Amino acid sequence: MDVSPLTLNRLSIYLRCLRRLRGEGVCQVSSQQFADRFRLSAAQIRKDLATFGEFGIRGVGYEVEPLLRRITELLGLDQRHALAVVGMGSLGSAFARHIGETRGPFVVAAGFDNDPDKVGRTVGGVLVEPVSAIASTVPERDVRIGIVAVPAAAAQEICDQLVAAGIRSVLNFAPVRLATSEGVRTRNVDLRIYLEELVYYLVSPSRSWASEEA
Amino acid sequence: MDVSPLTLNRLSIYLRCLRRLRGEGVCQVSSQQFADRFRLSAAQIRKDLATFGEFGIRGVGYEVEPLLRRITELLGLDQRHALAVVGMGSLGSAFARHIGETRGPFVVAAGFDNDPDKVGRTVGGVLVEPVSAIASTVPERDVRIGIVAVPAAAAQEICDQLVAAGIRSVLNFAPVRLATSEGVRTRNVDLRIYLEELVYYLVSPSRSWASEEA
DNA sequence: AGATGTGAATGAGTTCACAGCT
DNA sequence: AGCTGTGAACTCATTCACATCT
Repeated sequence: MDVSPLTLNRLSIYLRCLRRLRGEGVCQVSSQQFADRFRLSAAQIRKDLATFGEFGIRGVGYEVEPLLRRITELLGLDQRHALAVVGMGSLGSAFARHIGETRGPFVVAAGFDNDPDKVGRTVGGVLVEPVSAIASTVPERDVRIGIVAVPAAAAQEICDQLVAAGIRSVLNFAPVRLATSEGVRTRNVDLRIYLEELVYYLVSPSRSWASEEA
Repeated sequence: MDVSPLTLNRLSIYLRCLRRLRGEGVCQVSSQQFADRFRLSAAQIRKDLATFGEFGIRGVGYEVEPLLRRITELLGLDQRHALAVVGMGSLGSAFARHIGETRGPFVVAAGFDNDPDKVGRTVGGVLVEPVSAIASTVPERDVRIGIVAVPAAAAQEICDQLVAAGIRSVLNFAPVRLATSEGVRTRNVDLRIYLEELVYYLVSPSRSWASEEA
């Protein structure tokens, strides 16, 4: 089904909130209680959930545990997902370590870099291989998500290699818009853009900004 | 002036594209040429720029160098901005190193952590201080942007301390929605959400998705 | 002629408000 | 009675198309 990234991102948030409620022993929750608790919109929660079917019980609300399970399935988070990180500079290795530290469905299955000093080292539990190994290692370990953490100039070339090796989703930290063939999904994360956004609100003669969501 | 984050983020992108054009020796560019070159929308470029005044020359286009300068000023990137990073785990230190490596208006002026093993070490050129030093160090070094890279459970508490110390913009890596007083801007960057988004498109019986922007 | 700047039209996303179920 | 699910209303953002200027 065709769902907007915005809705999907909210589902991820709901998932976390539900885990927290479960941790507190809450079994049922109405959209209003849920919204109040986590400063969200009740109408939006209902609409988001209704996109995927009828999860709630009218007159009662939603049952925490079943809802949690259904969203988890829906997002595909009940399966393990192998990641390949390309570029083991500060950002790439931090990402690998970060995922390594976190329990969840994501596993860093491969790491690549062209720097001979980095190849052969282990970062976040993963052996760093040369970039030329992408073509063989990615299909071998059934990796379908690639993390691009190389300099801007190299990003497109790396992306092409990843896609050629079977990658279908790319999380891109490089400050360029990647061109991909149909069917390949990319998500850009550009830290400098976020900083620059914040600066504008800092320097511009401000009036009344409430805190805003990502 | 009141400008949406979407517009601001695009301005950041235009800035990079303009730098690239300048590097190639291009002096003038029409919105159409610009859009074709970087796969953007010509109408949107014109509208975005027109938000802030008349930058172009009718019948000709935009002059690269002056436009570059004006956007830089507009976003406040002609001034130095001091950052304080809280949480020197994998993400926080990577961020500090990443900014340290990058030339630009951002400088990591302070780093904080509560782990005694980390306090006293230097990461990305910055001495790590205990969290209790926020109240004195942040105003002392005139820091107005804070980076929250601590675990979710500690994020709100850290954010409050930063705001109390004078921080007015927060880049938050913790997977929680921070509550802030009026006038404080927050921007959430949640890597797991992006991964989860990508997974949905991977597992769901897809049809026709073009590559999409962040 | 040729490109900008901009109101008007379209599209996307959110909120409202209520019918309908438990 | 109370809460979900949802069409309708509304707000925000993008695209179109053209009057305006060089």
